[in-house]
Amino acid sequence: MEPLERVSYLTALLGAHSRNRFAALLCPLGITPQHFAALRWISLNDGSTQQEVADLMEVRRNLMVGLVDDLEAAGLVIRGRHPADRRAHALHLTASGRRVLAEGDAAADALDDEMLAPLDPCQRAAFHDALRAMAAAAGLSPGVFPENR
Amino acid sequence: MEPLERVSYLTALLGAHSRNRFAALLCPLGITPQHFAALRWISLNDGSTQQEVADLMEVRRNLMVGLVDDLEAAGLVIRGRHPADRRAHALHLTASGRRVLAEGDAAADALDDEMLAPLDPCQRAAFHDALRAMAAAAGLSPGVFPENR
DNA sequence: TATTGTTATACTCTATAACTATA
DNA sequence: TATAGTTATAGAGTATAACAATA
Repeated sequence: MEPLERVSYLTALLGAHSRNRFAALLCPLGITPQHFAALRWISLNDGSTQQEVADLMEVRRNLMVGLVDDLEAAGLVIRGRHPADRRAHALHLTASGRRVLAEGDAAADALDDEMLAPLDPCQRAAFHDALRAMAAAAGLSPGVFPENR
Repeated sequence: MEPLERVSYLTALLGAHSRNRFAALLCPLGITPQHFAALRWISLNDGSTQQEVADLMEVRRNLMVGLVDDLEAAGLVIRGRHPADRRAHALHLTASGRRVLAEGDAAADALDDEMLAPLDPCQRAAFHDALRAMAAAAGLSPGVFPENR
């Protein structure tokens, strides 16, 4: 096997490319992949606390503070009162937050098209199936866009 | 498209997994993927200067200093006299360096097998072909194992 | 006593800029 | 003057530990 042609190497190379391209596509929206992940989790679970979103994203809760600071300053998220726990914030998306989340989703779809462009429809389906099988076998629970781990 | 099932997302996830697994497999050898890449380039071009290897790895030459310091301290590389330029070091692998490089290659092969385990031979070939096509279309010249970029 | 959010601090990795000795 | 190697410094990014308010 040519060392620079290995599946593991090419996967790492293409994965880094995907991460970098996604970050570049989000840049005009004023957010990073981490912000995008936070928006997604808050959208899927409105009213979550910072601790809960941090658990879902698998980051420390102190990192969540700055992340929510950014999103709140950008008007994408609001820290509301938690109905049952006065220590916690209940996080909600604003209308802008929902719009930016949708635009981020569109950017991700565009990136999929861009990356799959050299493959024909049959190859695309096979590649996608293989990815799912390999990710499942590796025990990768899709929690957050991998900045690094 | 389910957001967490996207090709771009799964590729990034699996790519990060590959990078982390490779780093873990190299750990017993006492080197990182960066050290491994340096060993490889020196092996492919014996007598190279630090600047030349830095260019191949697409890192700054000052970062190369610490990398070669590590490899030299581990007895894997020696800084020899450059035949034509007294400013430069001519880098050579030691016998240990060649052995560690071979062991790193074996680790990478093992990682390939591990990652491809859930696929049948036909799927493996198709996945490999797709990876090459996508990497080529993305303009990814395989230079170094992507720590980050 | 445990937990949420926060802040302060430290650590890792890398980028920028200088310095030296040669070319 | 330009370049190879080196060193020093600073900047991200994240981890660790402590703190106040509340449970």
